[in-house]
Amino acid sequence: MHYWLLKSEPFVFSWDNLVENEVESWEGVRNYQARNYLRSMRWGDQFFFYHSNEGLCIVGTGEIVEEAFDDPSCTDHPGRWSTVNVKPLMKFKTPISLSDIKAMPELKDMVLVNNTRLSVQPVTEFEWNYILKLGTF
DNA sequence: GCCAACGTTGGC
DNA sequence: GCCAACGTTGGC
Repeated sequence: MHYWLLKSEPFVFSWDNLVENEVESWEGVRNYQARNYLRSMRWGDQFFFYHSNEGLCIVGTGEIVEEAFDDPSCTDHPGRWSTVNVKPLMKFKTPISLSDIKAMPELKDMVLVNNTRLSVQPVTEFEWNYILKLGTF
């Protein structure tokens, strides 16, 4: 099992939208590095849901329920971009903000801190457990 | 609203 | 294949 972090601007697609929809195709990723991470996701992998631009916090967790397939929102380059299906798992009791994360030396190597623009990123098992503990406290 | 970081495009 | 110009993301 691997862990991930998916970013979304809440005014475009929020945690509440994910809960409403139950299953969502994570479409629209147009960055090769992010796409490659999408393609390496496996059924049952889990991810943090992060609100970017507004909120700036991890608000919950979700799970990959369908491995990568062609992104239907890309019409001009068939086969170039991929998407996965995800579902919500658990809402954090305490959202973990970016400033919280930056304040913790244990989390200084997170991609979220060091590559702010990457919208799909891996999370280590240590980082996963650490943040999960804080978020569900 | 600004700007840094990063990615992409296109001329050479 | 390099690099300048441009566009986008996202934190502040």
